Amino acid sequence: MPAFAPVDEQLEYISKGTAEIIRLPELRERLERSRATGKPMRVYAGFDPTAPDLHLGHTVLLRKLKHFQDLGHTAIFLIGDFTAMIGDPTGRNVTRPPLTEEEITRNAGTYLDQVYRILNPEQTEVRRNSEWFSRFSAADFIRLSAKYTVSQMLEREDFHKRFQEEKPISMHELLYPLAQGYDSFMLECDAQLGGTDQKFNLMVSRDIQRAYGAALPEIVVTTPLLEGMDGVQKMSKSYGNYIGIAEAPREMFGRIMSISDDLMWRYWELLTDISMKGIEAMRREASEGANPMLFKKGLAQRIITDFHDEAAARQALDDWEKQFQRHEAPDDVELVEVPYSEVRAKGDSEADLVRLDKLIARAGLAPSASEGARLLTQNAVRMDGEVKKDPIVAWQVGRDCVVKVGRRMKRVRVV
RNA sequence: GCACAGGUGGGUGAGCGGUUAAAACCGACAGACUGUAAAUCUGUUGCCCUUCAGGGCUACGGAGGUUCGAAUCCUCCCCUGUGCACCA
Repeated sequence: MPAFAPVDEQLEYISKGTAEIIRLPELRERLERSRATGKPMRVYAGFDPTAPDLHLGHTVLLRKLKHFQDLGHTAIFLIGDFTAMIGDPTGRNVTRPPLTEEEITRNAGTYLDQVYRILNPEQTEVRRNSEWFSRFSAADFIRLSAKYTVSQMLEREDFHKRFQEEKPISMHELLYPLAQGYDSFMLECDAQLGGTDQKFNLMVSRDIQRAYGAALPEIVVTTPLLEGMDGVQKMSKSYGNYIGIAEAPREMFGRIMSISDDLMWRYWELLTDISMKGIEAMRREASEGANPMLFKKGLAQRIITDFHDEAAARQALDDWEKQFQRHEAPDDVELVEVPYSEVRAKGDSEADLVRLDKLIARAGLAPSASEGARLLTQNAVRMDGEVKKDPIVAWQVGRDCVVKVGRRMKRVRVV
């Protein structure tokens, strides 16, 4: 284990891309202590085993965890398998069906596969909170609840708001932060990471640790919530504005290119290791006339390199330029076969006639045939580059051609 | 348990017996313009059948009912909130 870097250096590295560090002086102390004793800090972040598809938004936090690892500290990846059974902490949804043991194990597995694209497995301690909670008795839970008061709970903005608006707040939601705090206590961690939306819960953790007699409460590090592709709401699967880390390079490239210029700087900050200075420099260049698209291409390549490799990033760039800047069809458009019987147009012509609206629905280029018909009237459909308006088109069975609907395209063969 | 207020399309939210596939706004999608950016303008925005035309079927928490006709009225049920009661 190499010696720890000077504390100031560590602090700078940790600070980039965080929203808030509660208590910075305490963090400094701990870093100093770990440097003196040679003992790494224990840094923890908790995860719900219910979201197996990670997206870039999740990686902001994971990257921060990785930064601690880079500095030689221990990252604790806590799977909230027990708390997942309690249910949804946001209260938006009705209680989800409890996950079975196998489901949790499977989810955790796919989770880790993805997480290890960022974290160093060697320096990661994977834990589950069922370790302690499965042995927690009802009495223990009541004792835990006794550590906190209702008015303390209502300080949380979300609860406060819902309380005022006469919206439901379930009891189990109040237990959630407590359980999370107990996790911190059991893990004996020095710091906990979470998104800014978790700040309240993280602060509760400090209180719980104290209440259970921990010598020092953990340091809280919050990371900003990354905006999704819309640039407004946080990236989330339910808003459909996410870029998944398991997506194919080309897909990823396209999505990154479609974010707004403003948002791009945010992505540079939270998703790359380029220093703020470097980002400012690019920004200045752009404001002085450089085409921001060039920087966006650079961003896309960097991110793709992180999750795939450099060659893939290079290829994605080439493909993108070919397809969108030179308007050429890429050579490996996805091929879909569509049975003739499902798209045949009724007619007495001797040629094979196909209903285009149905065809694009069947090929997955539109959600329904009705929608397909609408797209047709909007000049959104092209066959081999040629705009089609008429839903009936001659199409010999066995032949394939590139069908483009808006931005999406597929090679379709009628069989 | 009782009373009151609510439950409408992806979201917010109108409608309160027919002209309502359901206003408006947002979002989403498409077209123009571009750098697959933003902004702007235009159009579309339940499903299915039908080569424009036209037709059919679902939809306003759930189930029944009243009506020629219900998202709109009645009954019961479910869910949410508030107040009261009960319990402590």
